[in-house]
Formats: sequence, structure tokens, C-alpha cells
Amino acid sequence: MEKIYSVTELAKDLGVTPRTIRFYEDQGLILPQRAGTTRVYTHRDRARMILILRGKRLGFSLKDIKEFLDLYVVDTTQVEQLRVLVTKVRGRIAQLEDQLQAVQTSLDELREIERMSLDSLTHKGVDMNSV
Amino acid sequence: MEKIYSVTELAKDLGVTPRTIRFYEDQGLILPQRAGTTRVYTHRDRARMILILRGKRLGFSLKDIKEFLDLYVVDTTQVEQLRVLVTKVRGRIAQLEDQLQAVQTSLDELREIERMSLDSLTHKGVDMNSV
DNA sequence: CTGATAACTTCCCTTTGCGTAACCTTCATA
DNA sequence: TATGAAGGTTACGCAAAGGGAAGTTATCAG
Repeated sequence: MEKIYSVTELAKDLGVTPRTIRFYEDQGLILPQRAGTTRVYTHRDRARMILILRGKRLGFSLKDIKEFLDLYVVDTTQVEQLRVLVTKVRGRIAQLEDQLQAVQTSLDELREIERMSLDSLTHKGVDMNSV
Repeated sequence: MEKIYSVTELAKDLGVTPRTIRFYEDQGLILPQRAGTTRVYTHRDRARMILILRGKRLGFSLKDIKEFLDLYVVDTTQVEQLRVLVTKVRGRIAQLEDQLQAVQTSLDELREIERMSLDSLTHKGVDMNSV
């Protein structure tokens, strides 16, 4: 007997709202079976949702995630899928490395601004160092 | 003779579009004089725009920037202004430090995924290491 | 006088990822 | 039988920062 879920159950299980799951369906990321009009999720659907959420956590757009997941269906050998995954992951890594640089630069600049401001305040007899 | 600018000129000078400058005016960030209906920008306005763009570059929202710039008018001693600046800058620094952590974590995870995928591909006789 | 520019205003469009009604149906229970 | 919990389907709204088109006016050159 496989455990199955309703939207609400699955949502609770995954820490998202039912709205989110329905939205993903709207975007073509999951396609649960229906019992009449009611959505029914299997453990495979759950696994798929977990993949989706992981992708999101790593900063991929739903579009990217979909593009990747769509290969699941088609590609039985998984070779193409892995290839695409690696490509996307490398792209994302590059992005994050750039972002890291940008953040570092901003941090440097902000610390400089902080120093100069505190300096200015000191000259005006104000102290914010303990705040 | 002070150099003055039209929207288009100032935009070109600052590397933004006129739309952007008008938008900032809409948001209450700048208030150039008018010659009839035509906007006229002085070097002070230009300086203000540069401040705005710098704030943006450092990741502040237009709302934050406005809140800060508004003190320019009121606060002649600049003490309050500097105080707010330091507070905002510190907040932003904290944000960026968090972001740095998150980016690092994602990078680690993505590199792990890349490794495992490449491994998988190797077992299937595919090589992507040179790509 | 007639374009051609350049300014102006107004307003809708875009992206991303849902939140939040509003309104309908169905089942189970008090 | 009334009602309330769950499920479903539109469909509008939000946030941020502008983009872009429409339609009007003003000015300058030929």
C-alpha cells in the first residue's frame, strides 16, 4: 500500500501551502492524478516536489526546474538529463561566484562608508560605536 | 555659469534612461526645477542622482534611499542624517553577511551535485570535464 | 508653413512566486 | 437538515524598477 496525499497533506508535509503546489501544477511542474476533481499525490509526486523545492532553494527559477524535470519523462538513460543538470549547475555556480564578488565589493564599500560616517560623528561629538 | 541639464542629457551623463530619472521624481527622490513644463537639472541635482545610483548599487531600495535623502533637507547639522546612514549601512552589512553565508552554502551544495553528476556520467561512458 | 526633435503626461505591461478573496461543490457529522 | 471542513476554479493583487506606447505640446530649422 502506497501512501497517498491530498494537496493539504502534502503541503503540510513539505512545509508549503496548497496554493504553492497548485501553482506548480499550473506551471506544469507536477501533474498528480485526480480522483474525480480531487488531486491525489503519490510518493513519486512527493519526490518530485522535493526536487522542485531543492532547486528553488539553490536559486533556480521554476522555469529552469521545469526544463530539467521534463527530461525525467523523456530520457530513460538519464544521460541527457545529467548533461543538462551539469550545465545548469555550472551556470548557477558561475552566477553565484559573480555574486560573491559583488557582495564582497559592496561589503568593503559599506564598511568604508560606516567608518567615515562614524568619524564624522565623532568630530561632532557623537558616539555610535557601542550601538 | 552653472552647467545645467535636460533629462536626456543628465540621463546620458549618468548612464541611465530619462524614464529612470522621471521615475525617481515620481517616487519623490528628486525634484528638479522646471522651465515651463521642462525639467531642468543643476549640478546639485546631478550630485543627488549620483548618490541615488550609488545607494542602488549598494543594494538599497529606492524607499531606503529616499528616507535617507529626505534628511538632507531637514537636518542642517547632519548628525541625524549620519546616524540614520550608519544604521542603514549596518543593516545592509548584516544582510550581505547573511547572503554571503547563503551563497557559500549553495555553492558547496552545487559543487557536490556537479561532482556526483559527473561521476554518474563517467559510469555511463560520458565525459564532460573538458567542457 | 512644414516636418523633425525633444519634452511632457498617462497608463498599461513585464517578471516571479505565490497570497487572497470569491464563489461553487461535496461529504460527513451533529 | 443545517453546517462546516476540504476540495476545486477563476481571477485580481502585490512588490520593485522601470519599459514602452499613445497622444499632446513646444520649439527649431529649412
